[in-house]
Amino acid sequence: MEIEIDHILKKNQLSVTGSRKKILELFLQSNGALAHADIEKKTGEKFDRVTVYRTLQSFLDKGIIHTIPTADNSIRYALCKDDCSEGHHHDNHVHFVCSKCSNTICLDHVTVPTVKLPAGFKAQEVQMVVNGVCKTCLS
Amino acid sequence: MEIEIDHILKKNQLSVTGSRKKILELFLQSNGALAHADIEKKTGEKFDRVTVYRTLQSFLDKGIIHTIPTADNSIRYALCKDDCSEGHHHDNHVHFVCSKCSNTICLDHVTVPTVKLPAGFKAQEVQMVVNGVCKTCLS
DNA sequence: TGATATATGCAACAAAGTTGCAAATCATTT
DNA sequence: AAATGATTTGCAACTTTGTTGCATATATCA
Repeated sequence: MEIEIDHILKKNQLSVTGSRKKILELFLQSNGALAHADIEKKTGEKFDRVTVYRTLQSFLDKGIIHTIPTADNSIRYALCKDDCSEGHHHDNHVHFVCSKCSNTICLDHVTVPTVKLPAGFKAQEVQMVVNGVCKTCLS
Repeated sequence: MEIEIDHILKKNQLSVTGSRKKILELFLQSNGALAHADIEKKTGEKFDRVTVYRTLQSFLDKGIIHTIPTADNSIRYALCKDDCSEGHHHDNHVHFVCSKCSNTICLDHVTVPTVKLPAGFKAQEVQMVVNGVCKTCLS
């Protein structure tokens, strides 16, 4: 784990620091998406708010994480898969938000279907978010 | 127009006031979605910030408008179609965000395709947002 | 027109995000 | 292992965004 974290950071030309290691660890541990507030809570206020913002921003820039659109004004971040490279993401999978536990889960094996747009529109990226009850909350 | 606005408000048991009329007019005029900031700008700071928030909230409650998920931490609102009733929305159409003019457009005639979820997941609502270049910016 | 209910604006506050800068930490070379 | 230079961090101050309580103003309806 420790080794994997260091490897990911170095691979992306980021220096290995305490906050980056800790925040990346959180993403690797959680199978879902994290909002800024989640990270602050889970790190136990160990790091400055500003540092968390900047760390997330640099992870975004490097393509380590991606954002998930939500209707409730809270950006959520999730780990990108290995085939994500800087500036060019392949996270065309469906995201699931549970209305019970409010966890956001990447459904890596459910790809976003293509839609036919009206004439004159050119698609670049498609995001799909499903709201409902997740596996753990349904049982 | 004036008559239509009054009608919509009365139909939804909302008293007809200056701010509600003006804000509803903005939605009817724009064919896209509006963020809170857009509304403040377009009304020319005529109304208090708080009033705009509350007006949007009551429009949401009554099902006159709906929210559109975004990845950039800004709630966007768009008019619901006539078949929207209180608490029960039928806005299962695709939303388009132009990366040039950054307008958000409701593609009313493009319905969100159904996806097959993994076992154990139960879908309630599906949102689809397409990013790209819109009709006006492409030409 | 007057009574009542509702909506508005103000003030004060809470939360979320940004920027500049000095001190601390990391990577690298010797 | 220590020194150097580049990067990162934490602090402070600030801006933006959203919320709440309450007195005043406005709309609705008899």
